[in-house]
Amino acid sequence: MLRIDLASRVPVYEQIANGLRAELVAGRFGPGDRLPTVRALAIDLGVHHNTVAQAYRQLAEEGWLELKRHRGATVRERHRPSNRPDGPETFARPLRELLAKALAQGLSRQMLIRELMDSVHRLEGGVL
Amino acid sequence: MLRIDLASRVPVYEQIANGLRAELVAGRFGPGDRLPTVRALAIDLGVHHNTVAQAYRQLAEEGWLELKRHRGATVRERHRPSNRPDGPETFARPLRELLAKALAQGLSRQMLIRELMDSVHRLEGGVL
DNA sequence: GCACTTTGTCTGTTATTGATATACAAATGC
DNA sequence: GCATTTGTATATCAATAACAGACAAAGTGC
Repeated sequence: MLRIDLASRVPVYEQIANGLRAELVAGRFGPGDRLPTVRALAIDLGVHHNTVAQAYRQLAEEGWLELKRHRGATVRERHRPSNRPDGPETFARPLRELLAKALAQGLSRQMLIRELMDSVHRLEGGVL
Repeated sequence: MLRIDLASRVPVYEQIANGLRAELVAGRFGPGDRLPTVRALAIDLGVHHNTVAQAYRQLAEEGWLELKRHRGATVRERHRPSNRPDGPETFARPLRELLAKALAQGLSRQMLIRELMDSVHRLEGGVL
């Protein structure tokens, strides 16, 4: 299901949140669906349950999940886009830096173009 | 020149390294060019010079810069791609998570597609 | 209804690390 | 030669990520 990289410098709880958010955006979970309990997912990932709980809390703050004490985490009806009107800087710059890093690592332009076009097609299809 | 976001959770020294790397990949600096001294750039950015030094050291390790004690940082002749044969996972996954985050923030698919296509064109033009 | 389990939360504790302060050594410029 | 410039090395402080362990309350089976 999810892959956690303990060596990465992005914190584990955020890796979990990012991964789940990606699946939520992709529509893999519908409203009302239950996510695994914090402990179950924690065991599955090999981390502490508090780490998972922090990820769930973050997603709940973003409006993706409804957290009730013993009912687990249920996916919310609909996610209204956050109200901060972030400009293109929030996306354009990280993208360019990501590309620079990839090029610096020796990945070919061709491969990067292919990946970018893949994403474009997914976006056009409304899948992601 | 560079913009540093102190509120960001990605460390400042890495923001500096990322920004400079992006400019290096873009070819804005030619071989032999001198980068500003650590202190000058530090003052410009409002951070400690050790923070800038750390960024320079990282870029030097990657082969972009030549660091000599009192000669400042000079751009190297050519950057040979790092020898680790990282798969597509190093690019595809971060890209998808970046897109998911952008969508979650309410950025339109249209804008994202535009940005992606921009990058594709830049890549095709060999500019970036 | 009552024990027992399940589940998310709360309160520390520890280790890592990002950023700074400060001193240092060596090269440069006059 | 001497003051200045420049990158580096060491120490310190603060923030925080991850974990440990206990807790309260809702569910579950009888």
